[in-house]
Amino acid sequence: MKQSLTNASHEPLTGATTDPVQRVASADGTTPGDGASGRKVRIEEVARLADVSPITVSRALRNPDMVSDARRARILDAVARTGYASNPHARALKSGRSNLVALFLSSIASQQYTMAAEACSKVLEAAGYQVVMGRTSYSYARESLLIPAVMDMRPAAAFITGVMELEANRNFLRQLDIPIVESWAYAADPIDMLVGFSNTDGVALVVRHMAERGYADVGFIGRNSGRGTIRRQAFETFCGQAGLRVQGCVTVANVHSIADGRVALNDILDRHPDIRALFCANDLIAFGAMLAARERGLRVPDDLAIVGFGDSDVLAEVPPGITTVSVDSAGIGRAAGEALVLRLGGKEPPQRSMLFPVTLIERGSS
Amino acid sequence: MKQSLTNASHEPLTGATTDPVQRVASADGTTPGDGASGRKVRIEEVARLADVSPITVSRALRNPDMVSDARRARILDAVARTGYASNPHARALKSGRSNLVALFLSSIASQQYTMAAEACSKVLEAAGYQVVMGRTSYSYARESLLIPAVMDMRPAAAFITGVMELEANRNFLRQLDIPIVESWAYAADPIDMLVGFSNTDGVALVVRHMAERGYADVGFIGRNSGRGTIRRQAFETFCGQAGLRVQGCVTVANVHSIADGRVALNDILDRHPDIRALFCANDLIAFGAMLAARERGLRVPDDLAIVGFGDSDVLAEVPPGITTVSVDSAGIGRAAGEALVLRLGGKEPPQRSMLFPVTLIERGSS
DNA sequence: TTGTAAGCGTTATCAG
DNA sequence: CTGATAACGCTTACAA
Repeated sequence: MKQSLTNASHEPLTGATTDPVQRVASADGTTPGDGASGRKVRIEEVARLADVSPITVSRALRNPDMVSDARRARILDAVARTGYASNPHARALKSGRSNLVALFLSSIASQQYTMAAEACSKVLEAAGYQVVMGRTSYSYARESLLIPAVMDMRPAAAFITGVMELEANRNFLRQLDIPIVESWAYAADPIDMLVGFSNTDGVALVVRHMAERGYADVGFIGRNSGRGTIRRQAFETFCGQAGLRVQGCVTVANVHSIADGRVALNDILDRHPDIRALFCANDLIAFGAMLAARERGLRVPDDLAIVGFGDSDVLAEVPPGITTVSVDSAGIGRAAGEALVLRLGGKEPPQRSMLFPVTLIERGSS
Repeated sequence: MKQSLTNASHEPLTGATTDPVQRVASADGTTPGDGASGRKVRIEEVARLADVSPITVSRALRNPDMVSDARRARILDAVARTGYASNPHARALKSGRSNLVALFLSSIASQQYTMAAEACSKVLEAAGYQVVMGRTSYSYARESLLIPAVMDMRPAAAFITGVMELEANRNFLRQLDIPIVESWAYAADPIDMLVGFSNTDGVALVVRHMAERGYADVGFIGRNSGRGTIRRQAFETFCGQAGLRVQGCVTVANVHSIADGRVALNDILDRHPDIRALFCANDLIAFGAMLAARERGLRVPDDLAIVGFGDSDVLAEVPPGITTVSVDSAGIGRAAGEALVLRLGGKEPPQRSMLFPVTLIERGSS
């Protein structure tokens, strides 16, 4: 498709700092109409227009069933004409509950969480909720500060990418008695709901794969907390059962970059040169480990096999590919959003605890 | 560092779905104290405890200067003892302004925006603001729906990753009269503030680089709207000036994956087989193009040079590296956050329009 | 510097 | 099914 060069808004390029930002006169199809005209319409004005009392307008909007068809029609018409939108703060103040949904992310820089968050937001926004973000930064201290701050907003529900680990925070959230989804792990007693997968099952797949491929001397790189701990323990247990020798595990504080993986690989191989297969906290770490291994003159997978976790969609397409445990992040987010919306609508989701399957994707690194 | 295997909370692994989620009894250093005890404290209770009127408590918290030192001390003590936090909705209802800051992202799946958003959030949260997210999904229709919805929350300020392109939405935002930062481009008349960089300058660097390397027949892959248009126009203009022949440009709807880049490369080379150097909308596209070029038997950069835009930190570390225009995304986000916080505090930032430098990073792909 | 009174815009409650 | 009334918790305006 040859690009047409017609260009209405072309400004002269000075060669310096003039970017001709494209402006668009009107939306393609969507015209906000009066809604976009700064002035704030109050419920009373709508009521006058529809010749009813304010409370009836409120009911027509919140509990349509409580209002007769005729009036409801008049009211909705008046709402449309005025572009009325109720003041969420007044609503929250009176009802004690807002249209906000809290989204707790360890970091918005992590692919997996971000995909889940995006999918979850999509569902929530479609149902008329707004998303408030909280970045816990993988820190308990920060988590404990953040939770009250966000919860002061009286969110109607919350989605947590992960499992809340501090007992105090769990109790705090439980007391709020709002729909809450924890995720990304299996927990026997979630605060409220759970949309997760079994890290343990994932690790089992990895160990079985390593055993099938005939790797006997193995190692692990991961965080020393939360899911990192779960995975390491599971790894050691399953390796024991399968007769694989865990030569060594190294702990890294950060698992967010290829560089972290490079450092960790050199660390673990310096200590445990016999390792022939390596299980890494995630694909970024695994990829960094692979690069560093090659730099040490090792062939991957011939001299060292590497397996990741989480199936990063970017790295999936970079040859030779990292063998990894695949988890449907977007699916988790979507399911979480749907469960929350159901509960917020007074309905009950099919189950309060959902486990997504994990699968092993074999690629070139093992 | 050999991982110690001591493990208090180790549960037996069934081999199925039991993840021993690590629980932590108390925060490391931070104990929210009464704050975490469900009950909501009202300003009146604090006032009683400090033996002042509610309004004085309010002032001690909002305008400390208006309250005498002695009383302020008593009040702050009472606040600490009760764990009081003012109800943000009541505050917003009365004052007409919340402690929310709206964050408009085209997509939270884009590395660059996400980094800026994270850096911006960090600054805002440190100053006591909460972030509400809006995902515009690169769609005008969605943008027009989203903006009123988010603005109904009476955010105190807004950060837009990009420049608002629809005139109607610009006007709407302008009328709100709150601090707003647009970003990621140069605009002569920002709605309020701008923290950007010159896309045009970035493209100039690319063209100069291509000319220096002796590539005469070039092509472009990008989106056909917004910054995509800016870059294509700049590319064509500068190529004209430098004597490079633009053999062809192709437009892609999505620029979010390596796969999109693969498709685009095959498309453009099928149409314009003479192209020797290619400028791509971003590094993901560039990387996909590189992979596809190799699959066609072309050597990169010998047969085809490839340049990206935006400096993805993941791909930066994947050999041979993509030559790219580097932009300090986190810096932009941080600067945006700081400008907003200053304005929200009644101060004026050094400048309302800031331009970050762009630099070319030469790597193996060209 | 401090307090009093009133009201932000909505919805819960209760009466009709 | 509909409406009057009060109240959600705080802060602006004004008075002391």
